[in-house]
Amino acid sequence: MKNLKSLLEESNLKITPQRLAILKELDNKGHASIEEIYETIKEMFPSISLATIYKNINSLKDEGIISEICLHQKPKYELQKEPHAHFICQKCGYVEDVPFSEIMDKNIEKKYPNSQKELYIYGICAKCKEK
Amino acid sequence: MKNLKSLLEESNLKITPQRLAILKELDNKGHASIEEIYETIKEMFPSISLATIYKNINSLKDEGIISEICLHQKPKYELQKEPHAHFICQKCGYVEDVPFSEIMDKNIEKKYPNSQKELYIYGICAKCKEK
DNA sequence: TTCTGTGCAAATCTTTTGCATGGCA
DNA sequence: TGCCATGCAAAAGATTTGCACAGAA
Repeated sequence: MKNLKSLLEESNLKITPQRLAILKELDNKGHASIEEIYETIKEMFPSISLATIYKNINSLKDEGIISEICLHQKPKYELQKEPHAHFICQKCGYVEDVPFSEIMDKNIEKKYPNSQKELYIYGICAKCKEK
Repeated sequence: MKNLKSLLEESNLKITPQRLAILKELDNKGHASIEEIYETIKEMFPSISLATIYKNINSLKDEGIISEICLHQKPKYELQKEPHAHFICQKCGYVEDVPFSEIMDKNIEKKYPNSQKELYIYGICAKCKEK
C-alpha cells in the first residue's frame, strides 16, 4: 500500500487520524463523494463531523494531495495521480481511470500547450453489458 | 438569428416570454449560469422568479433543447449543439467551443462506442496571453 | 506550550417544492 | 375552458463559518 502518511508529512498539513482515514478511503475506493467518505469513516470514528470532512477535503485539495472531479454534476474526489480520463458507467456508476495516452489526440498538446484537461466518457461498462 | 421559438414549438413545452428570454440569453452569451441568466432577464422581466429559471432550465434540459456543462464545479448551460469540447480561460473565464474532430483521437469511438464524451481544456486564452 | 485541527451549531448558499394565480393554446 | 407555467414563500440540501476545546509537534 502507498504510504499515505508521507503525503501529509511532505505538506503543510498535520497528520491526524481523520485525514489519514480520508486518504485511506480514497485509496481504497478510487473515487468517492463527501457523503460516501463521511458514511464510511463514521463507522470507525462515530464522532467525526461532516464539517471536518469538508474542511479537510478543501485543505487536501489546496495542497494538491487530492483532486476533484465532476461526475454528472456531482463532485467526487481521488488521490492526485498522473493526468487521466474517467470512464463512468451510466448504469452502475462504476468509475474507471483511463490513461490519456490511450485516447487523447497527440495534437492536442500542440494546440493547447500547458493546459489542464478533463475528459469524461459516459457509457455502459462490460459487466452491465453482459446482463 | 436562429429561430428559438421553433425549438419550443417542436417540444412538449409551451411558448412563454420567460422561456424565450432564457433561450435568447443562451444564444447571445453562448454559455451562462443560472445566476447570470437570472440577472440578465430580470432587467426585462423585473418580476421573474429564480424558481422559474430553475424550473425552465430543468424542463429545457429534459427536452434536450439545452445542455448542461460543469466548469470548475459550477454548472453552466448552452443551447444543444453538435458534440464538442470546451476551452476555458483560467484568467478571464472565457469559454470557447472546440469541435471534437479537431482534438479527439479517432480510436476513442472504437474503444468506447456509443458513449457520450465531455472534454474540458483549461488554459489561457489568446487575449490574456497578450497582456 | 503553541498553534492547528476537530466537532458542534449556526449561517449561508443553492436548488426544489407546494400552492394560488395567471396566461397560452 | 383546461392545463401548464409563473411567482412567491417555505422547505430541503449542500457547503462554509465561528468558536471553544482537544490534540499534534
